[in-house]
Amino acid sequence: MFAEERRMKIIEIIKKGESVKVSGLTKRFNVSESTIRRDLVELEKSGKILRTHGGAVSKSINKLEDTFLEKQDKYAVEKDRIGRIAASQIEDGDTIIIDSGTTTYYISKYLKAKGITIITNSIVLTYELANREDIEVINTGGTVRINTKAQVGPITERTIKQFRVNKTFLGANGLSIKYGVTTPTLDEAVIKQAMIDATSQVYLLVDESKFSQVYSSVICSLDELDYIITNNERPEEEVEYYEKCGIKVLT
Amino acid sequence: MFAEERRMKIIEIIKKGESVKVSGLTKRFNVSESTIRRDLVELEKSGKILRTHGGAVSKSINKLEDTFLEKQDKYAVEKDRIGRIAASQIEDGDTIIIDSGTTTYYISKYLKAKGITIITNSIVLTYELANREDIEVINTGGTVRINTKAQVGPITERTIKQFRVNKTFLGANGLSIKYGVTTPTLDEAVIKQAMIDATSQVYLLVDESKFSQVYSSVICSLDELDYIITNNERPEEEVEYYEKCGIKVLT
DNA sequence: CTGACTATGATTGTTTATGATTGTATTTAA
DNA sequence: TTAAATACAATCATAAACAATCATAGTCAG
Repeated sequence: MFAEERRMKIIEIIKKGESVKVSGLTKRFNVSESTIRRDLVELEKSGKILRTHGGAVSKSINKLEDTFLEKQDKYAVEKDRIGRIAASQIEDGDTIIIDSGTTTYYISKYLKAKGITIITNSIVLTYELANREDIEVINTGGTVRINTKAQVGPITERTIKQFRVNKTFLGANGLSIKYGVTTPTLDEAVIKQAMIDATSQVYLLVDESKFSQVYSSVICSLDELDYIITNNERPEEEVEYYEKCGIKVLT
Repeated sequence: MFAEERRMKIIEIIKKGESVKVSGLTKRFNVSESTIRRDLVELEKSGKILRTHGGAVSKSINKLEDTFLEKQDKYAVEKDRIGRIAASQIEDGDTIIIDSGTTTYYISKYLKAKGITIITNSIVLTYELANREDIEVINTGGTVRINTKAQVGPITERTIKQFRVNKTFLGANGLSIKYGVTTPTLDEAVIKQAMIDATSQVYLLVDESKFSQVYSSVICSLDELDYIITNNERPEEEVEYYEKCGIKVLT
């Protein structure tokens, strides 16, 4: 591929409103960082892009970020932080499952690890990650639920059962000492169970509002959890109990 | 071979969206590098190509694999109209497959039929339809391709094979009398074939720019098509031929 | 035939694209 | 706030591609 071609393609990517990383581009085009930097310098000189530390973005319109989620969610800040912590647990080369839901969604903002494969049943997350050249995204498929944009049903379940992964990042509506992890709908509970079965380590992402809550469908008992990631306003007595059960609680 | 002839052929190659290398052309035409360079200098002078270090590319952006949004821009009006016609073919209670791609995407704007089920491998379409309470959306799942936001691979294929539907609305990059329906990537061709196998009626959605185009991977031959939906600027001679083959052409 | 003209090939010094390296700046995590 | 990690600019070396030039071999008009 010629330099001109490469630069055209870089522009294409950026014109879509996506940002690009130097590291991602080196992999994608299989050239050195120097070369990519020179490309970006050139493209910036001719006014086509705006360089940033680590890559480049479109000069015009800022992205369609700030989705509906972040504005109306009461615990957006907490979830953001939880997402960041969760992302920091992901290592290069991991194959992971990320559950649907608003909390888990925030992981995508902080994904840094290289060469990872993500399996998810979230349409929103898939849509978001579909632009990341450095991540392989596998969508489970399934029937789309209107409220949560999660995919559920037999297709989803069967796809998940095909995989064995390192880590699963799970969302839930309720976490209680007595009843474990729960959610309001059976469909989603079944899928979450399949996700747990497919993994070696289970991370549960819950903000403070989920503690001591119980919903009708049980996802799993506490002993299936390896980690709980939550925010600082966590209820200490409960947390102590969970840690006594052998669950590591990260904040 | 005369110089003029050689230059014509060089233009042809480049216009197809391919890049050419000086070294490649010397071999192909069995002439010296000097000669090829002189050709390229001439062609660039008359504005037909863009020289690069090592060869030349088309002046306009590489057409082989445009990105999603870019495709959306070109022929947007035509595609919108095509999408509306396609939507009008959908009846209450239908279960249909909608392929990924920019043209098929427009169907979503005009979906009126009640009680329909839509199976699709398009992340964008799924995302779009996820809010529609009156439509059941089943996403096929699969590995997400960055450029087209289509899902492909074995998961996608297997899911599609599970269904029998009334109608399939297919997109493609090339439609030609000689070679049938084609697209640039094998992965997507395989999925499209599965979609054809799962349906009783195949609708091909193509704007005028797709006529007489051929790409590397064959999706199907003409006799598998039941309908072609296109815009008004359709090439009449070709259309006549298709109708003679028993394909209904809607505009 | 001769001489001008053209397309081509061969030669050579120059330019370009690229990768590697190194010290500096910036960002991130503790 | 500080230390570590990451990204950066600047620079150099090299191989490939290039422009410029000259030489050769056809071609055609006179």
